[in-house]
Amino acid sequence: MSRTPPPRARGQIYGTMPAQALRAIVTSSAPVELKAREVLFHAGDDGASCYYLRSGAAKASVIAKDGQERLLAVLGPGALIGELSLFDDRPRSATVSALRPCRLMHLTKAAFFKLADANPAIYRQALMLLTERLRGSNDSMVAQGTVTVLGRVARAIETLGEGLGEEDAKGRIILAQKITQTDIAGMAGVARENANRAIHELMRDGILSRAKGYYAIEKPEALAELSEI
Amino acid sequence: MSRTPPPRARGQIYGTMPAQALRAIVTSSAPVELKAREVLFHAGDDGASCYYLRSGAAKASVIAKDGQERLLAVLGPGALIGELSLFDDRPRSATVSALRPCRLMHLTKAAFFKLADANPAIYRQALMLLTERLRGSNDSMVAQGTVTVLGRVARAIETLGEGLGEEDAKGRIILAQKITQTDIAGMAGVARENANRAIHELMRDGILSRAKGYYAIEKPEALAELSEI
DNA sequence: ACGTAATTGTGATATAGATCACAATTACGA
DNA sequence: TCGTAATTGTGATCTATATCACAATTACGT
Repeated sequence: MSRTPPPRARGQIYGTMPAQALRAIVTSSAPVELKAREVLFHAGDDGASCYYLRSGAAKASVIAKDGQERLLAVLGPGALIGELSLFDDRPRSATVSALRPCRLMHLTKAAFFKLADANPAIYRQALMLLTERLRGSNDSMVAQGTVTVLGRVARAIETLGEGLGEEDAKGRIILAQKITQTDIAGMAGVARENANRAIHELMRDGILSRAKGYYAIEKPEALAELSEI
Repeated sequence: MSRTPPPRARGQIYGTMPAQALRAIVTSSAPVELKAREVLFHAGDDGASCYYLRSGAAKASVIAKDGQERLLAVLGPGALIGELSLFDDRPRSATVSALRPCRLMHLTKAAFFKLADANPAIYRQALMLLTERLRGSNDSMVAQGTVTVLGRVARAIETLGEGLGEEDAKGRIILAQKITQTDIAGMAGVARENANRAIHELMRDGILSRAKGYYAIEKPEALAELSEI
């Protein structure tokens, strides 16, 4: 009984997790549905549990004092959400809301640790997940201080591709959600107007394209080049 | 047989680790010494092992393409170093070098996982450690795009206090290493000249002081206030 | 299919912070 | 303790990017 896996979920727990452990996780968790724009949780909420995103798309963001929204990530199928509070009991550090209708599984802290104690592979997997995030986070921090607006926008789009891109026949990566320039600006940490100009530059150079509101990365390597630190 | 613990090691693995697990870790690891300015490892090196800093001080930094050095952290006694490569087998993402002579313990990947499989508390502790770093990292990222130079310098100094500060009788936090303005600028991601001006402002306001080359945080809460996001 | 709201596009200006160019200290090795 | 190197301090530019102020387009609910 083979089910189709979620499309291209990179950087996420799904995939390398041993099938048996994954099955155990799924059976210990409860389904949750979210309509578009609905909020899963707010920054500051407490909740010692996490979610596994089965389908749809969501974003994790924080609102700074001055009202500016910074996107920390755009999450596609296969993403694990809210796992930090699972490990340290602190409140949610970001707000997560659905970009599209989402189907999730909800896993409590108790259930997670019960499973993990029985199957240390889960611990190792979780460590790898956090490690990967931390590496990305460090890169972003260096990029922020080093790289120009164009580079940061390139990096943001690259990250979007990792979260919810679908690779087609010849190397293009299509962003399978309608992403707004405001969101891209929020990820890159730049003003929306400047994100707009950077996006135009990328399109002019044939690196990026947009059809019917969906962006596509035409030359992933060229994009990666631009965002190098 | 009570030994004096390292002074004030916050955000680090030491402290909450069960004594018995800690003892096991120490006996499985090999001592390493480092002279001031000596490099423990370079970004890009591979090495599936980590270090526990027993005494001294070190910094983790990456050099961007344009030659700018960004400091990711200044590490004091009790810090765990290089643990990311332990969990994902990828090369070192930063260069770590000694600010002062250091005494470290070296723990191989094999030894770590052997211990952790036998004692899941170690896994939990490691997850908490990474979680804490990730939270800090996310905060910094938001701060970077939101907060002014003064705030970012304040945040850098606050972080330094966490890594190698010693709290005295009435609330002051003394930075127990000679830290250069260039380092502070590297942490805050600002030009050294501007870090200088920000530091002056902090000193003028009585929030920070400097005696004999050592900075002291006079009003930790005022500093925290400034760096709020 | 129409009308309002949301998003996108683009010039003109303002400004925070980088960069430059040194002088003044301070640290420290011989 | 002397002398060179490293750090610190400070003004004067310069510039990348934010901000402002809209028009043009596109999306989408009813």
